[in-house]
Amino acid sequence: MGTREVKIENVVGSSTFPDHVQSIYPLQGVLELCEGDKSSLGFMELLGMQEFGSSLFDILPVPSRAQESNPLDKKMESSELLNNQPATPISSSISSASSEALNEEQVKARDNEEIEQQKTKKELKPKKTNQKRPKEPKFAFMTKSEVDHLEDGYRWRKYGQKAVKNSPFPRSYYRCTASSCNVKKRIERSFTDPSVVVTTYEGQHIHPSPVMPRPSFIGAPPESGFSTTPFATPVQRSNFSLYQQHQQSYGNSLPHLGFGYNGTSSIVSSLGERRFCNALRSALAKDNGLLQDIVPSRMIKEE
DNA sequence: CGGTTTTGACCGGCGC
DNA sequence: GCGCCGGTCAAAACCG
Repeated sequence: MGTREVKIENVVGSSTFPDHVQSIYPLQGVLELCEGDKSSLGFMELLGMQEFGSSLFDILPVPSRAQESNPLDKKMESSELLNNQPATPISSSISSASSEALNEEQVKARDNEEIEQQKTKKELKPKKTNQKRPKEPKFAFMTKSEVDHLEDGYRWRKYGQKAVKNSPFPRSYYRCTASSCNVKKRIERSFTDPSVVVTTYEGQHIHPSPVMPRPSFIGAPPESGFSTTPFATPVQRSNFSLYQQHQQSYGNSLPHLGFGYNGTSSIVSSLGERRFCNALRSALAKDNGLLQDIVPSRMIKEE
């Protein structure tokens, strides 16, 4: 397949990458973020990287490349990321351990309860008020990581897990634990490479990150600009710091949202950068979504 | 004991 | 209308 691996040692700050984050992969899908802008985007790809030792996210555009001819690509274009890889024998986290310790009577009792529940559920469950709410902007990236749920500075509660069609890996659904904050994220393993985790964010945090920056950040220079935004997360902080470092070394050719690539300029073409930036701007113009939590606002403004 | 995870059921959208 | 599928709900289990 056409994914391109970026060696971790090419990333600034890579020395703090933990073992379970091994490398970075381009994102294969286009998200609803790009809705309305797809034509100009083509099948833009994002390159994501994370440094979990210090809660770092970077997002890089890469020049469009030929898509793998996948029968499900259409669906991906129309909505979002999709797992469609043939099953691989990697065990999912689906478990049934809860019933292991039950004796027969307990099982019976539980079963009876369940039957009762089933009988009454249909009657009692109130109909959902289903007014169509506007879709939140979505944003996703891929990370090569051994762990599924990656630290991003916010606290999340898992509210669901579903098997993904044609994929051996389940998709997990998380909601931000902050009250009245309805940001959600989905996490699933890539069907194309089980070592790759696809994370999709939806919505906008309305609160500061509850997780304080880790010690590795605290030394960040004050002029890095993080503290100027009350909603800055550790993610933004580290992003911004690295970004500034690289602005200095690469000049102010902004549009790329990532930085820290030494000798990987081929990955970030001007075209890719511009496309990516345009998409970001248009997405943000429509809705100040989660992107702002990930992408420093200054980067969006700049031309 | 409170917060989180697990997991089967439910619901709505969509294609046929 | 029906079935499939993705997303969500919510009770129970789990855990620190």
